[in-house]
Amino acid sequence: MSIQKRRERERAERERLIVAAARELAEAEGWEAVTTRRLAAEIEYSQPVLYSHFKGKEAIMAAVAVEGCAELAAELRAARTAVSGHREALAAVGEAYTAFARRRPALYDAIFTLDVGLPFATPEAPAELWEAFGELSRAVAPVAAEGEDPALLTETYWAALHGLATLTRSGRLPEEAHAARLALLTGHFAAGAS
Amino acid sequence: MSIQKRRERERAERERLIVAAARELAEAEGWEAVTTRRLAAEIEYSQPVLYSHFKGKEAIMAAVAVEGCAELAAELRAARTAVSGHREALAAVGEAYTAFARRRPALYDAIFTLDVGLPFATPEAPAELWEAFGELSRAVAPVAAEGEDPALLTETYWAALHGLATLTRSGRLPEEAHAARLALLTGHFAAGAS
DNA sequence: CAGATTGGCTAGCGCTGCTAGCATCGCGGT
DNA sequence: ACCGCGATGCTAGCAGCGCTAGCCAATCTG
Repeated sequence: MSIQKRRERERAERERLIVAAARELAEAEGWEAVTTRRLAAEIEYSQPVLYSHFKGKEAIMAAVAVEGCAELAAELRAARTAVSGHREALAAVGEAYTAFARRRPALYDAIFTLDVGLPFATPEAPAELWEAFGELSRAVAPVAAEGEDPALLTETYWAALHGLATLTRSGRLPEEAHAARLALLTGHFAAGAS
Repeated sequence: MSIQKRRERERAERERLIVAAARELAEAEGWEAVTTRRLAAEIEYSQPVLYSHFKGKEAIMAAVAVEGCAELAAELRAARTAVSGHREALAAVGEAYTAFARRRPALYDAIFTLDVGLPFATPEAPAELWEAFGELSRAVAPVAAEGEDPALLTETYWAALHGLATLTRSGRLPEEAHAARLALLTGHFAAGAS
């Protein structure tokens, strides 16, 4: 029996290895450099082994995305709880969000840009994703005006941050004015709050 | 002499054909269906002919993007000039922008999402792009508050629209509440305007 | 100890963007 | 009028992609 247990352990360890290798490669050279061949070489197994763990490349990327999501949630929480005041919290979360997108572009893309078949906005979405959205929500809800749906306002603020992050990173918005744009955004969203 | 002229004409016509075929294919089946082989078959020439007109697939996509940009600019202008009042114009432009993204996803992606080597936010950016941004600007600037940089505010509003458009289209935001989110956004940006 | 089952491998399929090298066609000079 | 030459578009192929069929060995089971 313990032999089977060991096997399972080794198998789980190898799966962890695959995800870690995919993440490292993506963060170092971008997702276009992450091929199943390179990934297989990295973990020192043959290509088909990957397919005994994941349905395909997309599933591997989705696993990396979920991992990154947990980190994003943690960073948002840290930013939010480090300041006091609703406006300050909103600004801090916005700053943390765009900083994450800038510092971990591969993770960010896996979560929010690329199509990896990850369910969103449904109960089947991974808990890490809900947690990250919850952190955004805890920063946005307090600045919601009378009669505004906090969830909708969170979605809107999130979308705005996403737009800033992606357009800036792709070079479509000049990098140097990022802070100023973020300030404008948070200012307009926290217009009537303390 | 007129033979060379005819040749040039035919060549220009063929180039137009390539871009048109790429656009049609992309709009009908998405960019992943646009391969150089299918494109060549569509224009009834061999593959290498494409490379005598464009440096590569990216350049073809960029040409489609510029074309789409002109249409986006026209639609934004139409939306803006069809209503009166600054708030109304801002809302109309926002609606037109997200509608364009939804109705012409392939064009939108070529312009704003995919990396096709198109210069942005520099003098080398194509005139069509500047024109589209100018239309946004004409809608945003009138609602800028005292001391706010209209250009920066335009960029921020644009980024927010881009976020809404991309997240909604990729299924990360539920479609049905799009109008409500757009209303929240424009409301917050036009807070102090007439 | 023989037979069944599992697990990882090699090899290969059909596709991608792109290019080298070869024909053929038509212009310009003698 | 004809011949050489440059331009033009073709066939064929390269290297790499995601993914899978089928084999072979090692392990578990009766």
